[in-house]
Amino acid sequence: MADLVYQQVITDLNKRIMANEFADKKLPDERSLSEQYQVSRSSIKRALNVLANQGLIFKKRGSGTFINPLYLKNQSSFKYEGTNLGITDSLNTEGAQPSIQLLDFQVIPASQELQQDLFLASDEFVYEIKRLRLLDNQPFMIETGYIPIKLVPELNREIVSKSIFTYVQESLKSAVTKSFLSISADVSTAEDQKLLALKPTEPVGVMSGIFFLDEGTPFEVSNMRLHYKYMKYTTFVSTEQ
Amino acid sequence: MADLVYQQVITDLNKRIMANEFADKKLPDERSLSEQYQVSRSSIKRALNVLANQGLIFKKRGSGTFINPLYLKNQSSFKYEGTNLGITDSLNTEGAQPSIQLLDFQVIPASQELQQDLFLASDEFVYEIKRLRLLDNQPFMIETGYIPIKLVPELNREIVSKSIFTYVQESLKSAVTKSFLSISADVSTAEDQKLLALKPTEPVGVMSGIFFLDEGTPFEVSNMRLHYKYMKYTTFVSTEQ
DNA sequence: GAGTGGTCTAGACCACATA
DNA sequence: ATGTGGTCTAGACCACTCG
Repeated sequence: MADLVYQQVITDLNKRIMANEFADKKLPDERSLSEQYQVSRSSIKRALNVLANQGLIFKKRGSGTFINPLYLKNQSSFKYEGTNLGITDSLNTEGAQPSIQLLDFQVIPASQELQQDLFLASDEFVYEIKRLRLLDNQPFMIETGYIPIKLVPELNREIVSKSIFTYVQESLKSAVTKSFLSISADVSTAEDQKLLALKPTEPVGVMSGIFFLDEGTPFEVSNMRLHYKYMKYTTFVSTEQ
Repeated sequence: MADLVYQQVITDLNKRIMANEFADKKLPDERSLSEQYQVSRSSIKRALNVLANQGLIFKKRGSGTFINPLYLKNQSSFKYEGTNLGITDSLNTEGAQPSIQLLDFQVIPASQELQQDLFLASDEFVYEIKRLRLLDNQPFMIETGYIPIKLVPELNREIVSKSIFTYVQESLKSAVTKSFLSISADVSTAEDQKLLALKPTEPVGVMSGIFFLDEGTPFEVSNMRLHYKYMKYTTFVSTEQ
Protein backbone atom coordinates (compact mmCIF):
# COMPACT_ATOMS: atom_id res chain seq x y z
CA MET A 1 0.00 0.00 0.00
CA ALA A 2 2.72 2.45 0.81
CA ASP A 3 5.77 1.14 -0.93
CA LEU A 4 5.80 4.15 -3.23
CA VAL A 5 8.31 6.82 -2.44
CA TYR A 6 5.98 9.79 -2.64
CA GLN A 7 3.33 8.03 -0.56
CA GLN A 8 5.84 7.32 2.15
CA VAL A 9 6.72 10.99 2.16
CA ILE A 10 3.02 11.88 2.39
CA THR A 11 2.50 9.54 5.30
CA ASP A 12 5.52 10.79 7.15
CA LEU A 13 4.84 14.46 6.61
CA ASN A 14 1.29 13.93 7.74
CA LYS A 15 2.58 12.39 10.94
CA ARG A 16 5.04 15.18 11.52
CA ILE A 17 2.43 17.86 10.93
CA MET A 18 -0.01 16.19 13.29
CA ALA A 19 2.73 15.88 15.89
CA ASN A 20 3.07 19.64 15.59
CA GLU A 21 6.70 19.32 14.66
CA PHE A 22 6.48 22.46 12.57
CA ALA A 23 5.42 24.88 15.25
CA ASP A 24 6.05 27.87 13.03
CA LYS A 25 3.57 26.47 10.49
CA LYS A 26 6.30 26.36 7.88
CA LEU A 27 7.73 23.26 6.28
CA PRO A 28 11.37 22.94 5.28
CA ASP A 29 12.01 23.93 1.68
CA GLU A 30 11.75 21.29 -1.04
CA ARG A 31 15.47 20.93 -1.57
CA SER A 32 16.04 20.26 2.12
CA LEU A 33 13.21 17.74 2.24
CA SER A 34 14.72 16.04 -0.78
CA GLU A 35 17.96 15.80 1.18
CA GLN A 36 16.25 14.65 4.40
CA TYR A 37 14.28 11.88 2.75
CA GLN A 38 17.00 11.03 0.27
CA VAL A 39 14.60 11.22 -2.66
CA SER A 40 14.44 13.47 -5.68
CA ARG A 41 12.93 16.91 -5.48
CA SER A 42 10.27 15.74 -7.97
CA SER A 43 9.05 13.13 -5.51
CA ILE A 44 8.90 15.74 -2.77
CA LYS A 45 6.90 17.99 -5.06
CA ARG A 46 4.51 15.20 -5.85
CA ALA A 47 3.91 14.47 -2.19
CA LEU A 48 3.44 18.16 -1.38
CA ASN A 49 0.99 18.52 -4.24
CA VAL A 50 -1.20 15.77 -2.84
CA LEU A 51 -1.18 17.40 0.58
CA ALA A 52 -1.97 20.76 -0.98
CA ASN A 53 -4.92 19.29 -2.89
CA GLN A 54 -6.21 17.92 0.37
CA GLY A 55 -6.04 21.40 1.81
CA LEU A 56 -3.52 20.45 4.47
CA ILE A 57 -0.78 22.76 3.29
CA PHE A 58 -0.43 25.59 0.82
CA LYS A 59 2.57 26.80 -1.08
CA LYS A 60 3.71 30.31 -1.82
CA ARG A 61 6.19 30.69 -4.57
CA GLY A 62 9.16 32.58 -3.36
CA SER A 63 8.24 32.13 0.29
CA GLY A 64 7.83 28.49 1.20
CA THR A 65 5.30 25.85 2.12
CA PHE A 66 2.93 26.39 5.02
CA ILE A 67 0.48 24.42 7.07
CA ASN A 68 -3.15 25.41 6.64
CA PRO A 69 -4.13 26.65 10.11
CA LEU A 70 -7.76 25.78 9.48
CA TYR A 71 -6.84 22.18 8.95
CA LEU A 72 -5.64 21.80 12.49
CA LYS A 73 -8.49 23.80 13.91
CA ASN A 74 -11.17 21.98 12.07
CA GLN A 75 -10.01 18.48 11.42
CA SER A 76 -13.43 16.93 11.33
CA SER A 77 -14.32 18.86 8.18
CA PHE A 78 -11.51 17.15 6.40
CA LYS A 79 -12.50 13.65 7.30
CA TYR A 80 -13.24 12.84 3.72
CA GLU A 81 -9.61 12.36 2.82
CA GLY A 82 -8.22 8.92 2.73
CA THR A 83 -11.53 7.20 3.24
CA ASN A 84 -13.15 5.29 0.45
CA LEU A 85 -16.31 6.41 -1.25
CA GLY A 86 -18.63 4.16 0.67
CA ILE A 87 -21.54 6.21 1.84
CA THR A 88 -21.14 5.37 5.44
CA ASP A 89 -17.60 6.59 5.22
CA SER A 90 -18.37 9.88 3.61
CA LEU A 91 -20.68 10.88 6.42
CA ASN A 92 -19.93 12.03 9.86
CA THR A 93 -20.50 8.74 11.58
CA GLU A 94 -18.07 9.46 14.36
CA GLY A 95 -18.37 6.76 16.91
CA ALA A 96 -21.95 5.90 16.05
CA GLN A 97 -22.81 2.34 15.15
CA PRO A 98 -23.96 2.04 11.53
CA SER A 99 -26.38 -0.65 10.46
CA ILE A 100 -28.41 -1.55 7.43
CA GLN A 101 -31.97 -2.72 6.99
CA LEU A 102 -32.81 -4.28 3.64
CA LEU A 103 -36.11 -2.93 2.32
CA ASP A 104 -36.18 -4.45 -1.11
CA PHE A 105 -33.99 -6.57 -3.35
CA GLN A 106 -34.85 -7.69 -6.85
CA VAL A 107 -33.66 -7.96 -10.41
CA ILE A 108 -35.28 -5.74 -13.02
CA PRO A 109 -34.63 -4.74 -16.65
CA ALA A 110 -32.48 -1.63 -16.87
CA SER A 111 -34.48 1.49 -17.65
CA GLN A 112 -33.28 3.69 -20.45
CA GLU A 113 -31.63 6.10 -18.06
CA LEU A 114 -29.85 3.27 -16.28
CA GLN A 115 -28.70 1.87 -19.61
CA GLN A 116 -27.06 5.18 -20.34
CA ASP A 117 -25.53 5.74 -16.94
CA LEU A 118 -24.25 2.21 -16.49
CA PHE A 119 -23.33 1.73 -20.09
CA LEU A 120 -25.61 -1.24 -20.70
CA ALA A 121 -27.29 -2.76 -23.73
CA SER A 122 -31.07 -2.56 -23.92
CA ASP A 123 -31.71 -6.12 -22.80
CA GLU A 124 -29.59 -6.12 -19.68
CA PHE A 125 -30.67 -6.49 -16.10
CA VAL A 126 -29.79 -4.73 -12.89
CA TYR A 127 -30.26 -5.40 -9.22
CA GLU A 128 -32.48 -2.90 -7.49
CA ILE A 129 -31.39 -2.64 -3.90
CA LYS A 130 -33.32 -0.51 -1.48
CA ARG A 131 -31.87 -0.12 1.95
CA LEU A 132 -32.44 1.88 5.06
CA ARG A 133 -29.28 2.99 6.79
CA LEU A 134 -29.17 3.67 10.48
CA LEU A 135 -26.79 5.09 13.02
CA ASP A 136 -27.23 3.81 16.55
CA ASN A 137 -30.60 2.47 15.41
CA GLN A 138 -31.69 5.91 14.20
CA PRO A 139 -32.67 5.78 10.52
CA PHE A 140 -30.99 8.52 8.53
CA MET A 141 -30.93 7.47 4.91
CA ILE A 142 -32.99 5.65 2.31
CA GLU A 143 -30.72 4.40 -0.40
CA THR A 144 -31.81 2.93 -3.71
CA GLY A 145 -29.01 1.45 -5.74
CA TYR A 146 -28.81 -0.14 -9.17
CA ILE A 147 -25.99 -2.51 -10.11
CA PRO A 148 -25.63 -4.46 -13.38
CA ILE A 149 -26.04 -8.14 -12.64
CA LYS A 150 -23.25 -9.03 -15.03
CA LEU A 151 -20.70 -7.28 -12.83
CA VAL A 152 -21.57 -9.26 -9.70
CA PRO A 153 -23.77 -12.21 -10.71
CA GLU A 154 -23.65 -13.71 -7.25
CA LEU A 155 -25.17 -10.96 -5.11
CA ASN A 156 -27.69 -12.11 -2.53
CA ARG A 157 -29.66 -10.73 0.38
CA GLU A 158 -26.92 -11.65 2.76
CA ILE A 159 -24.20 -9.72 0.94
CA VAL A 160 -26.45 -6.80 0.20
CA SER A 161 -27.26 -6.30 3.85
CA LYS A 162 -23.71 -5.23 4.43
CA SER A 163 -21.29 -2.97 2.62
CA ILE A 164 -21.43 -3.75 -1.07
CA PHE A 165 -18.25 -1.84 -1.81
CA THR A 166 -16.28 -3.91 0.64
CA TYR A 167 -17.61 -7.07 -0.95
CA VAL A 168 -16.72 -5.83 -4.41
CA GLN A 169 -13.24 -4.93 -3.35
CA GLU A 170 -12.68 -8.44 -2.11
CA SER A 171 -14.36 -10.38 -4.88
CA LEU A 172 -13.49 -8.27 -7.92
CA LYS A 173 -10.23 -7.02 -6.51
CA SER A 174 -11.17 -3.62 -7.84
CA ALA A 175 -12.02 -0.80 -5.51
CA VAL A 176 -14.63 1.89 -5.99
CA THR A 177 -12.50 4.99 -6.18
CA LYS A 178 -14.41 7.49 -8.27
CA SER A 179 -17.86 8.97 -8.40
CA PHE A 180 -20.01 11.69 -9.77
CA LEU A 181 -22.16 13.10 -7.06
CA SER A 182 -25.02 15.48 -7.34
CA ILE A 183 -26.29 17.03 -4.15
CA SER A 184 -29.61 18.74 -3.68
CA ALA A 185 -32.58 19.06 -1.34
CA ASP A 186 -36.21 18.10 -1.63
CA VAL A 187 -39.54 18.15 0.15
CA SER A 188 -40.03 14.89 2.02
CA THR A 189 -42.50 12.36 0.67
CA ALA A 190 -44.84 10.33 2.85
CA GLU A 191 -42.44 7.42 2.61
CA ASP A 192 -39.49 9.58 3.63
CA GLN A 193 -41.42 10.83 6.62
CA LYS A 194 -42.34 7.35 7.71
CA LEU A 195 -38.95 5.74 7.27
CA LEU A 196 -36.83 8.61 8.50
CA ALA A 197 -39.15 9.82 11.25
CA LEU A 198 -39.58 13.25 9.74
CA LYS A 199 -42.33 15.80 10.30
CA PRO A 200 -44.23 16.80 7.14
CA THR A 201 -42.49 20.18 7.07
CA GLU A 202 -39.04 18.68 7.31
CA PRO A 203 -37.03 18.14 4.14
CA VAL A 204 -34.60 15.51 2.91
CA GLY A 205 -31.16 15.96 1.48
CA VAL A 206 -30.65 14.16 -1.80
CA MET A 207 -27.40 12.74 -3.00
CA SER A 208 -27.40 10.86 -6.24
CA GLY A 209 -24.50 9.64 -8.18
CA ILE A 210 -22.68 7.09 -10.20
CA PHE A 211 -19.87 5.08 -8.67
CA PHE A 212 -17.00 3.72 -10.72
CA LEU A 213 -14.53 0.94 -10.36
CA ASP A 214 -10.84 1.73 -10.48
CA GLU A 215 -10.52 1.03 -14.14
CA GLY A 216 -13.42 3.21 -15.13
CA THR A 217 -16.39 0.86 -15.37
CA PRO A 218 -19.54 2.46 -14.00
CA PHE A 219 -20.60 0.17 -11.19
CA GLU A 220 -23.61 1.60 -9.42
CA VAL A 221 -26.22 4.27 -9.75
CA SER A 222 -27.40 5.36 -6.36
CA ASN A 223 -30.15 7.62 -5.10
CA MET A 224 -29.94 8.59 -1.48
CA ARG A 225 -32.51 10.48 0.53
CA LEU A 226 -31.19 11.65 3.85
CA HIS A 227 -32.71 13.02 6.99
CA TYR A 228 -31.78 16.68 6.59
CA LYS A 229 -29.99 16.85 9.93
CA TYR A 230 -27.64 14.11 8.84
CA MET A 231 -26.68 15.46 5.48
CA LYS A 232 -23.48 17.40 5.71
CA TYR A 233 -21.24 17.06 2.75
CA THR A 234 -17.91 18.79 3.22
CA THR A 235 -15.36 19.26 0.53
CA PHE A 236 -12.26 21.17 -0.36
CA VAL A 237 -12.39 22.70 -3.80
CA SER A 238 -9.47 24.04 -5.75
CA THR A 239 -9.75 25.34 -9.27
CA GLU A 240 -6.08 25.30 -9.95
CA GLN A 241 -4.78 22.98 -12.56
CA MET B 1 -2.95 32.40 -19.16
CA ALA B 2 -2.01 29.49 -21.33
CA ASP B 3 1.62 29.93 -22.08
CA LEU B 4 2.46 26.83 -20.10
CA VAL B 5 3.22 23.73 -22.08
CA TYR B 6 0.98 21.37 -20.19
CA GLN B 7 -1.90 23.83 -20.25
CA GLN B 8 -1.63 24.17 -23.98
CA VAL B 9 -1.80 20.42 -24.26
CA ILE B 10 -4.87 20.38 -22.01
CA THR B 11 -6.60 23.02 -24.09
CA ASP B 12 -5.82 21.29 -27.32
CA LEU B 13 -6.80 17.82 -26.17
CA ASN B 14 -10.03 19.24 -24.83
CA LYS B 15 -10.77 20.69 -28.22
CA ARG B 16 -9.95 17.48 -30.01
CA ILE B 17 -12.08 15.41 -27.66
CA MET B 18 -15.03 17.76 -28.06
CA ALA B 19 -14.61 17.66 -31.83
CA ASN B 20 -14.97 13.91 -31.50
CA GLU B 21 -11.63 13.36 -33.13
CA PHE B 22 -11.15 10.18 -31.13
CA ALA B 23 -14.18 8.28 -32.32
CA ASP B 24 -12.95 5.06 -30.79
CA LYS B 25 -12.84 6.73 -27.36
CA LYS B 26 -9.15 6.03 -27.11
CA LEU B 27 -6.40 8.61 -27.04
CA PRO B 28 -3.00 8.04 -28.63
CA ASP B 29 -0.45 6.64 -26.21
CA GLU B 30 1.68 9.04 -24.18
CA ARG B 31 4.83 8.53 -26.18
CA SER B 32 3.05 9.35 -29.43
CA LEU B 33 1.44 12.44 -27.92
CA SER B 34 4.85 13.51 -26.71
CA GLU B 35 6.04 13.20 -30.29
CA GLN B 36 2.98 14.94 -31.76
CA TYR B 37 3.21 17.93 -29.47
CA GLN B 38 6.97 17.97 -29.37
CA VAL B 39 7.03 18.06 -25.58
CA SER B 40 8.36 15.65 -23.01
CA ARG B 41 6.34 12.68 -21.90
CA SER B 42 6.24 14.20 -18.40
CA SER B 43 4.34 17.20 -19.70
CA ILE B 44 1.91 14.94 -21.48
CA LYS B 45 1.40 13.00 -18.27
CA ARG B 46 0.76 16.17 -16.36
CA ALA B 47 -1.86 17.29 -18.85
CA LEU B 48 -3.53 13.89 -18.86
CA ASN B 49 -3.60 13.84 -15.08
CA VAL B 50 -5.50 17.11 -14.98
CA LEU B 51 -8.03 15.82 -17.48
CA ALA B 52 -8.36 12.59 -15.50
CA ASN B 53 -8.99 14.51 -12.28
CA GLN B 54 -11.72 16.40 -14.06
CA GLY B 55 -13.29 13.10 -15.01
CA LEU B 56 -12.92 13.69 -18.74
CA ILE B 57 -10.65 10.74 -19.37
CA PHE B 58 -9.43 7.72 -17.47
CA LYS B 59 -6.28 5.72 -17.82
CA LYS B 60 -5.75 1.99 -17.71
CA ARG B 61 -2.26 0.85 -17.13
CA GLY B 62 -1.24 -1.54 -19.83
CA SER B 63 -4.14 -0.60 -22.10
CA GLY B 64 -4.24 3.09 -22.80
CA THR B 65 -6.11 6.29 -22.10
CA PHE B 66 -9.82 6.52 -22.77
CA ILE B 67 -12.48 9.15 -22.94
CA ASN B 68 -15.12 8.96 -20.23
CA PRO B 69 -18.29 8.23 -22.19
CA LEU B 70 -20.41 9.82 -19.49
CA TYR B 71 -18.61 13.07 -19.97
CA LEU B 72 -19.86 13.48 -23.48
CA LYS B 73 -23.33 12.27 -22.64
CA ASN B 74 -23.74 14.47 -19.67
CA GLN B 75 -21.68 17.55 -20.17
CA SER B 76 -23.81 19.81 -18.04
CA SER B 77 -22.91 17.83 -14.93
CA PHE B 78 -19.32 18.66 -15.49
CA LYS B 79 -19.75 22.35 -15.89
CA TYR B 80 -17.88 23.04 -12.71
CA GLU B 81 -14.49 22.52 -14.29
CA GLY B 82 -12.53 25.49 -15.39
CA THR B 83 -14.87 28.03 -13.88
CA ASN B 84 -13.87 30.07 -10.90
CA LEU B 85 -15.46 29.61 -7.53
CA GLY B 86 -17.88 32.47 -7.80
CA ILE B 87 -21.27 31.27 -6.71
CA THR B 88 -23.02 32.28 -9.82
CA ASP B 89 -20.52 30.27 -11.76
CA SER B 90 -20.83 27.14 -9.73
CA LEU B 91 -24.54 26.90 -10.36
CA ASN B 92 -26.41 25.87 -13.39
CA THR B 93 -27.17 29.32 -14.67
CA GLU B 94 -27.29 28.27 -18.28
CA GLY B 95 -28.48 31.17 -20.33
CA ALA B 96 -30.36 32.78 -17.48
CA GLN B 97 -29.58 36.37 -16.54
CA PRO B 98 -28.09 36.64 -13.04
CA SER B 99 -28.60 39.74 -10.95
CA ILE B 100 -28.00 40.85 -7.40
CA GLN B 101 -30.09 42.78 -4.92
CA LEU B 102 -28.23 44.22 -1.97
CA LEU B 103 -30.17 43.60 1.24
CA ASP B 104 -27.71 44.82 3.81
CA PHE B 105 -24.19 46.17 3.97
CA GLN B 106 -22.37 47.17 7.11
CA VAL B 107 -19.18 46.89 9.10
CA ILE B 108 -19.26 44.92 12.34
CA PRO B 109 -16.74 43.54 14.82
CA ALA B 110 -15.72 40.00 13.95
CA SER B 111 -17.44 37.38 16.08
CA GLN B 112 -15.30 34.76 17.71
CA GLU B 113 -16.13 32.21 15.06
CA LEU B 114 -15.28 34.66 12.30
CA GLN B 115 -12.01 35.49 14.02
CA GLN B 116 -11.09 31.83 13.87
CA ASP B 117 -12.22 31.18 10.34
CA LEU B 118 -10.74 34.32 8.85
CA PHE B 119 -7.66 34.31 11.00
CA LEU B 120 -8.30 37.67 12.64
CA ALA B 121 -7.29 39.30 15.90
CA SER B 122 -10.02 40.01 18.44
CA ASP B 123 -10.37 43.69 17.63
CA GLU B 124 -10.77 43.41 13.90
CA PHE B 125 -13.75 44.31 11.77
CA VAL B 126 -15.51 42.64 8.90
CA TYR B 127 -18.01 43.68 6.29
CA GLU B 128 -21.33 41.94 6.58
CA ILE B 129 -22.83 41.69 3.14
CA LYS B 130 -26.29 40.29 2.67
CA ARG B 131 -27.46 39.83 -0.85
CA LEU B 132 -30.32 38.30 -2.72
CA ARG B 133 -29.31 36.63 -5.94
CA LEU B 134 -31.70 36.23 -8.81
CA LEU B 135 -31.84 34.51 -12.15
CA ASP B 136 -34.08 36.11 -14.72
CA ASN B 137 -35.57 38.11 -11.85
CA GLN B 138 -36.42 34.94 -9.94
CA PRO B 139 -34.80 35.02 -6.48
CA PHE B 140 -32.96 31.81 -5.74
CA MET B 141 -30.40 32.51 -3.04
CA ILE B 142 -29.87 34.55 0.10
CA GLU B 143 -26.19 35.01 0.67
CA THR B 144 -24.57 36.42 3.78
CA GLY B 145 -20.86 37.04 3.45
CA TYR B 146 -18.19 38.26 5.83
CA ILE B 147 -14.95 39.79 4.58
CA PRO B 148 -12.17 41.35 6.69
CA ILE B 149 -12.07 45.07 6.02
CA LYS B 150 -8.29 45.07 6.03
CA LEU B 151 -8.19 42.94 2.91
CA VAL B 152 -10.36 45.29 0.85
CA PRO B 153 -10.66 48.60 2.72
CA GLU B 154 -12.39 50.30 -0.17
CA LEU B 155 -15.51 48.17 -0.60
CA ASN B 156 -18.73 50.09 -1.13
CA ARG B 157 -22.36 49.45 -2.00
CA GLU B 158 -21.61 49.87 -5.65
CA ILE B 159 -18.91 47.21 -5.77
CA VAL B 160 -20.77 44.88 -3.52
CA SER B 161 -23.79 44.88 -5.78
CA LYS B 162 -21.77 43.04 -8.38
CA SER B 163 -19.38 40.14 -8.29
CA ILE B 164 -16.97 40.64 -5.41
CA PHE B 165 -14.60 37.96 -6.64
CA THR B 166 -14.19 39.69 -9.97
CA TYR B 167 -13.43 42.95 -8.20
CA VAL B 168 -10.89 41.25 -5.97
CA GLN B 169 -9.18 39.63 -8.88
CA GLU B 170 -8.70 42.97 -10.55
CA SER B 171 -7.76 45.05 -7.52
CA LEU B 172 -5.73 42.56 -5.51
CA LYS B 173 -4.48 40.67 -8.52
CA SER B 174 -5.15 37.51 -6.57
CA ALA B 175 -7.90 35.16 -7.59
CA VAL B 176 -10.15 33.17 -5.32
CA THR B 177 -9.22 29.64 -6.22
CA LYS B 178 -9.87 27.50 -3.18
CA SER B 179 -12.69 26.89 -0.77
CA PHE B 180 -14.06 24.65 1.88
CA LEU B 181 -17.69 24.02 1.27
CA SER B 182 -20.21 22.37 3.48
CA ILE B 183 -23.52 21.41 1.95
CA SER B 184 -26.68 20.58 3.79
CA ALA B 185 -30.42 21.16 3.85
CA ASP B 186 -32.73 22.92 6.25
CA VAL B 187 -36.33 23.82 6.96
CA SER B 188 -37.10 27.23 5.53
CA THR B 189 -37.51 30.17 7.90
CA ALA B 190 -40.14 32.86 7.49
CA GLU B 191 -37.52 35.10 5.92
CA ASP B 192 -36.46 32.40 3.47
CA GLN B 193 -40.06 31.88 2.47
CA LYS B 194 -40.62 35.55 1.90
CA LEU B 195 -37.44 36.28 -0.03
CA LEU B 196 -37.29 33.10 -2.05
CA ALA B 197 -41.02 32.71 -2.63
CA LEU B 198 -41.21 29.36 -0.89
CA LYS B 199 -44.19 27.58 0.60
CA PRO B 200 -43.88 26.81 4.33
CA THR B 201 -43.33 23.12 3.60
CA GLU B 202 -40.55 23.77 1.12
CA PRO B 203 -36.95 23.57 2.28
CA VAL B 204 -33.76 25.44 1.51
CA GLY B 205 -30.41 24.08 0.51
CA VAL B 206 -27.56 25.42 2.59
CA MET B 207 -24.05 25.93 1.37
CA SER B 208 -21.57 27.49 3.70
CA GLY B 209 -17.92 27.83 3.27
CA ILE B 210 -14.69 29.70 3.47
CA PHE B 211 -13.09 31.10 0.34
CA PHE B 212 -9.37 31.58 0.00
CA LEU B 213 -7.11 33.70 -2.09
CA ASP B 214 -4.50 32.07 -4.26
CA GLU B 215 -1.80 32.38 -1.70
CA GLY B 216 -3.81 30.88 1.11
CA THR B 217 -5.31 33.84 2.94
CA PRO B 218 -8.89 33.16 4.00
CA PHE B 219 -10.89 35.83 2.26
CA GLU B 220 -14.57 35.32 2.93
CA VAL B 221 -16.94 33.32 5.08
CA SER B 222 -20.20 32.81 3.30
CA ASN B 223 -23.57 31.39 4.25
CA MET B 224 -25.92 30.68 1.40
CA ARG B 225 -29.53 29.61 1.61
CA LEU B 226 -30.90 28.45 -1.68
CA HIS B 227 -34.31 27.74 -3.06
CA TYR B 228 -34.23 23.95 -3.02
CA LYS B 229 -35.03 23.64 -6.70
CA TYR B 230 -31.95 25.65 -7.56
CA MET B 231 -29.46 23.84 -5.42
CA LYS B 232 -27.68 21.24 -7.43
CA TYR B 233 -24.08 20.78 -6.57
CA THR B 234 -22.30 18.38 -8.86
CA THR B 235 -18.85 17.09 -8.33
CA PHE B 236 -16.44 14.43 -9.44
CA VAL B 237 -14.73 12.66 -6.58
CA SER B 238 -11.66 10.52 -6.82
CA THR B 239 -9.93 9.02 -3.84
CA GLU B 240 -6.74 8.19 -5.63
CA GLN B 241 -3.61 10.00 -4.67
C1' DG C 1 21.16 38.67 -4.47
C1' DA C 2 19.72 34.66 -2.10
C1' DG C 3 16.06 31.61 -1.26
C1' DT C 4 11.96 29.27 -2.64
C1' DG C 5 8.46 27.08 -5.48
C1' DG C 6 7.14 26.18 -10.70
C1' DT C 7 8.00 24.23 -15.19
C1' DC C 8 10.15 21.19 -18.25
C1' DT C 9 13.21 17.77 -20.02
C1' DA C 10 15.37 13.08 -21.16
C1' DG C 11 15.76 8.88 -19.82
C1' DA C 12 15.76 4.57 -16.78
C1' DC C 13 13.15 1.05 -15.00
C1' DC C 14 8.74 -1.13 -13.28
C1' DA C 15 3.87 -3.17 -13.53
C1' DC C 16 0.06 -4.47 -15.97
C1' DA C 17 -2.68 -5.96 -20.30
C1' DT C 18 -3.11 -8.35 -24.41
C1' DA C 19 -2.11 -11.45 -27.77
C1' DA D 1 6.97 -10.23 -26.48
C1' DT D 2 5.25 -5.85 -27.08
C1' DG D 3 2.82 -1.88 -25.86
C1' DT D 4 1.00 1.00 -22.40
C1' DG D 5 0.78 3.78 -18.23
C1' DG D 6 3.36 4.53 -13.44
C1' DT D 7 7.31 5.88 -10.74
C1' DC D 8 11.51 8.10 -10.03
C1' DT D 9 15.67 10.62 -10.90
C1' DA D 10 19.01 14.60 -11.75
C1' DG D 11 19.35 18.71 -13.39
C1' DA D 12 18.38 23.13 -16.05
C1' DC D 13 16.10 27.26 -16.03
C1' DC D 14 12.28 30.48 -14.73
C1' DA D 15 9.29 33.50 -11.54
C1' DC D 16 8.32 35.33 -7.36
C1' DT D 17 9.42 37.20 -2.45
C1' DC D 18 12.01 39.59 0.69
C1' DG D 19 15.62 41.78 2.94
